[in-house]
Amino acid sequence: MATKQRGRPRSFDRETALEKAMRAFWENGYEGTSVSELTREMGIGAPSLYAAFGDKRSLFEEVVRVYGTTHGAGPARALTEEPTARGAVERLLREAADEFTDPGHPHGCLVIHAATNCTTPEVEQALRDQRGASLTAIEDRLRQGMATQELPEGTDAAALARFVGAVFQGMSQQSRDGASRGELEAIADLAMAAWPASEPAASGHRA
Amino acid sequence: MATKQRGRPRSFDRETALEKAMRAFWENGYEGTSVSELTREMGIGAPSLYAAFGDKRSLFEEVVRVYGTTHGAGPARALTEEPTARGAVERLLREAADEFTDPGHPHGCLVIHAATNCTTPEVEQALRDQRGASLTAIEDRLRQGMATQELPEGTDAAALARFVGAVFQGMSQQSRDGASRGELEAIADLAMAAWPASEPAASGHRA
DNA sequence: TCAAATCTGTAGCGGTCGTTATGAAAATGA
DNA sequence: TCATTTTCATAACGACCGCTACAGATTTGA
Repeated sequence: MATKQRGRPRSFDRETALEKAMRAFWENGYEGTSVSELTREMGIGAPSLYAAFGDKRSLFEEVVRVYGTTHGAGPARALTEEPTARGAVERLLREAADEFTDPGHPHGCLVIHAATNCTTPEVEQALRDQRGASLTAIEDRLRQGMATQELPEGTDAAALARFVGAVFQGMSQQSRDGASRGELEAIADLAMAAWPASEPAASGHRA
Repeated sequence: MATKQRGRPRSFDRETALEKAMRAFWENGYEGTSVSELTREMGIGAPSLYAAFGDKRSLFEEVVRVYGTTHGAGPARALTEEPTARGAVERLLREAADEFTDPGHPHGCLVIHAATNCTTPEVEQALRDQRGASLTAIEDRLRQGMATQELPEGTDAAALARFVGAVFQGMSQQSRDGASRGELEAIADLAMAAWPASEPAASGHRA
């Protein structure tokens, strides 16, 4: 195996083309990006696109998958790598401020924006599911923080996770509306002010 | 004047049709709603639509205008009617939790969602401008609160306004993703926890 | 040297988009 | 009664949508 394949070789680099497709979808969304725009950006003809990636929807799904392991991988890393739940969330939000305003690529989060107002319900639902999974990941990390007594017993992990998710999504939207990195960082800082107070002590004075 | 007009009378109620158009745009966005969907929902033929509303874009602009004075009027009311800045923002967010999940109409905020991934830049920009104006309105109300000493001198009104806006937008997104009214209220409550502490006293003890 | 296999460019498929021409229908004014 | 005015329903316009048939180009294996 791994011998040279038989026919005429592909004249473009598949990964590079996929990256170009990601930029296009990221910038203009799934339905806002036509196949002719894709072929123009990717520098290939339509038949080559269909041969290499299936159809438009398969290409988008592959783009989303790659996004999740590259530009979109920050949150998962923050949640697993940081020693405390608070540190994880703070890093998640501050890295988002950075990532969302990176001039090297479209602003905001592809998973949040690329399938809104989408006439193809399956595509819209796929990204919705992914957003739901992210919320669950945050919530799980918070529960972990409760288990280690980092967070107060009474903490509503689901609600706090939703709050973090809402701030994250709001930051993404604002980055698309032109907010700067510093402005997003200020949002992140304010959000952290809502973090549950670690009870003054474990005892029960102060009635 | 006000005499009967000359030709064949219109066979539909303009306001009712406009309301139907609003629902459609609200649900599926500007480009996600085709003219044929509009005519179906509004119960009129295409020529009637064009005679009564101009073209699709004019219809959308009129929809946005009406939305701003009806379903979208809550925030402005909260900001002007409440006696304190804190009360205004709290009401703004809690009313949003209610409004965004009202089963009587599409979820979330039309101004936030209806023109994302829009191939017509002017339409996208128009709603972007409207969001910017909302941010400014919040910021103005916060500055007013600073002028009356309700808010600490050092408060960053612009940053706090952006934070409130981000939470608002995040709540809108989450309502579209299926979050319940109670879940959104929890987000609002957590956001209010980030409110600047009113300094313990105006004096300078506790160095 | 040639058949088989695979990719590429052109050109076009049926379908939907936003929009409008056309003529019948329904009102008023004379 | 009949011309005038406005709206309505049908049907179609050109442009673009996602997608593909086709034929030529370019490779490998025999």
